[in-house]
Amino acid sequence: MAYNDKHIQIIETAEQLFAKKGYEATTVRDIAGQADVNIAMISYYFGSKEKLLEALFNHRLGSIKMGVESLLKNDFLSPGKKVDILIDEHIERVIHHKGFYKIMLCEQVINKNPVIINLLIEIKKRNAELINKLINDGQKKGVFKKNVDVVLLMSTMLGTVIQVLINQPFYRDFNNLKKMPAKKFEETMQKKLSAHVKKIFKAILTNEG
Amino acid sequence: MAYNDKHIQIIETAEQLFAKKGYEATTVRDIAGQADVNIAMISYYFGSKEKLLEALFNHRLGSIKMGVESLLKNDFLSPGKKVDILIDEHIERVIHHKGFYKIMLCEQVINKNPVIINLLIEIKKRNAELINKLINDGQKKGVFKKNVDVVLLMSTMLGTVIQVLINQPFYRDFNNLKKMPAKKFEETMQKKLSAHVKKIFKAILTNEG
DNA sequence: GATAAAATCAAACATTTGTTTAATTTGAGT
DNA sequence: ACTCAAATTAAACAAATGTTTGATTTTATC
Repeated sequence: MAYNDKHIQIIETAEQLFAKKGYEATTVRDIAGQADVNIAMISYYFGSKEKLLEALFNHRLGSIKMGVESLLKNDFLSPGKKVDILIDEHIERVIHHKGFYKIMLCEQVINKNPVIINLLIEIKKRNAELINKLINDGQKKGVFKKNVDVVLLMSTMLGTVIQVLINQPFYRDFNNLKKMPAKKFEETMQKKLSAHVKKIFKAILTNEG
Repeated sequence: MAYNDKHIQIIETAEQLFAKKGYEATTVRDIAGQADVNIAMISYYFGSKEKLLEALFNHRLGSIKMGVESLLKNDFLSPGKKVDILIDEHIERVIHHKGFYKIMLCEQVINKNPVIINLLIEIKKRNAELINKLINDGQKKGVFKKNVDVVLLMSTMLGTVIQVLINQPFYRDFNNLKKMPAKKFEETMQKKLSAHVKKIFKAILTNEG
């Protein structure tokens, strides 16, 4: 199904509200009000509130999927360099789509809607297979260690990044960075997070610190 | 406030349902039905559905809090050993209270209820400070590196463990472990997860792999 | 500019929600 | 056995929910 401007407007308004209040606590009246459309338009366009959620997942996952694919096909980058880029691109994506990643996390926890579950499983499988290939490539070239658990490694990347996102205010508070301007703080945190995850991957994948 | 057996019965039934369906999607009728009490008992005992959620957090966080404290006071363990135990105890806790950790994750994402937010901030701060002391101790003894970002490190532990929990079925599928009995699989996974997180901590905290 | 399909709207729909009420039962303490 | 407070109940409550209706407006095609 192809979405027009109004579809997107509703979808992205819903995204904001789902991220802020949770899917169940968000009413179609909230969405209609903030998206400035009549309440009936949501059923008219999407069929139901739940189908709107599915539409959101289709909308966002479609654009996210492509990211990994193209990077790994590149033949001019070393496996180590590819891993670094993979990490940075993931962090960028999560920061750029904070709201969606929050919704995705909660949906994975609740694990109810079969359409969404299948979408997520498919993406995870594809990503895990691609990263597996990348690691195998590095192993053949002798730069990566043997016996790497891909799913554990992915869990660390995904888990660390989303956890830092959730703990962002706490991070700022605990490290006495409250005076720092928001912009500056976010840049700093992103750099630290990037370096942190890369260091972990290096430790798991290679033989040097 | 002290809870009697009936309180606990309701709280832990609510926990199961909140974890399975999410807080908002769980009705007080669900809870009353499954806990085998009249629906009015929930308001009568707790005041409201939301206060019941807060009671759940008080109930669980109270017992969890103590874990870290006592370990770090122990004077007969090296900093390195303490970190290992810290990790294993955390993994044990998350596995033993899967449901509650899922609820906690979602509540952190939604970030709405001020009572719960404050409870969680307080716990995080206390934990971060304790772990900070442990790391400082290790640094003074020369076994840990300088410039360790405690919050990042905690985010990796918390994030990795909860992510593995969420991805458990996928982990099993991707690694072709579907024939393995559930019990055996969970043991295996717990051991791998433990080794994985310990390896990461070692890489961040010390100079050897 | 007539026509038909798509979009928009206010209103109504039946359910379900959390909470309260008011009556009844239970269970010690005397 | 009596008393009184706590516990328990079925029923009712108003408010809010997602969805649908049927009429009206807009838009595009001829």
